[in-house]
Amino acid sequence: MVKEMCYKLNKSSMLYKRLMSKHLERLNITYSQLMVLRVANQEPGITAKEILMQMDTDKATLSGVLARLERDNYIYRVKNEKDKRIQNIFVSEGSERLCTEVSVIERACISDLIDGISDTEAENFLSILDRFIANQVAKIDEDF
Amino acid sequence: MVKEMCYKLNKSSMLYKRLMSKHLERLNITYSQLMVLRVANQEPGITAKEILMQMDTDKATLSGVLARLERDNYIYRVKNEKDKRIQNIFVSEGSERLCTEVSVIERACISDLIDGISDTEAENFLSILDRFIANQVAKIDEDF
DNA sequence: TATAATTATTTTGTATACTAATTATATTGG
DNA sequence: CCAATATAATTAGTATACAAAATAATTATA
Repeated sequence: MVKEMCYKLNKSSMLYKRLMSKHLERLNITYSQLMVLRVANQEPGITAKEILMQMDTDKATLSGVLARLERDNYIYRVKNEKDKRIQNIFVSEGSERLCTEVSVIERACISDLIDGISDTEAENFLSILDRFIANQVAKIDEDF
Repeated sequence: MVKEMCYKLNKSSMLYKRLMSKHLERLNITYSQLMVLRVANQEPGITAKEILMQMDTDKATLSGVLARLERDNYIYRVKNEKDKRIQNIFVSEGSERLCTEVSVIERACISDLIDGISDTEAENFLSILDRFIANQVAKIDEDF
């Protein structure tokens, strides 16, 4: 039962990424880049460390995503004068508009996914998923 | 609401892969490799194409996974004489045992994840997840 | 204050994912 | 029979994901 849950969670996650990626293709930005851009857009001058804490991803991965976002002019980074290890991240002109545009795409992307699932069911689903995730986090912390 | 579901599905999927990977580390095999090995173990002489149909993954990705499984002697491939485009896949001596061993690890890995979630809840969860996945598949087919 | 420990980030190396192009065979329509 | 097509699989190229090592700068400690 749990095994089945895990497999299907994986499958659903894969399908979501596939769906979003295809929709994002024409904007020339990837799903991961977008997630990071959004966080950066919310908090001008944010650091990589702070993004990491919000996003539960890997620091090496984030480093690459940021490098590509900068390469493609979605963000720029300014060396912090107080602490020279840090770079403050700012989204470029136009990235804000991109974030809005993407929200539209996202809505288009996720509409219909809830078909045949009532509000109550969705709430129950989320409640169980929250507990499941909490158990996963506990397990990872406990095992390693 | 749907957005939240998607985010959390992704998160849970990531956590599962992380958990399994850590447990699998000592066996010197990755999660993806293992999934493929299991399918191959079920059906001696299976082809890459047939694995693809069962697993809903990408042919280029699978090609790499098979190459690494062969490199590490988990499987071997025999050129099909009838159709020389095809290679028949067989698991090596010892791989069967590995599959059993992994089932034990998997059970250890997923135990506790169901804590605080009743059987009924799990069933409802799966039923909703199934519908969600069906909607995702329909959406992908319809949009592209 | 010199050194040790910590912190922020990047780099390196391996393994997915996925698209597009390529290779090698098979099959088929004319 | 053969050119066009289709099929099975690999290769090339880009982007994650993640561990481990390396850098560089800051802070703590003897």
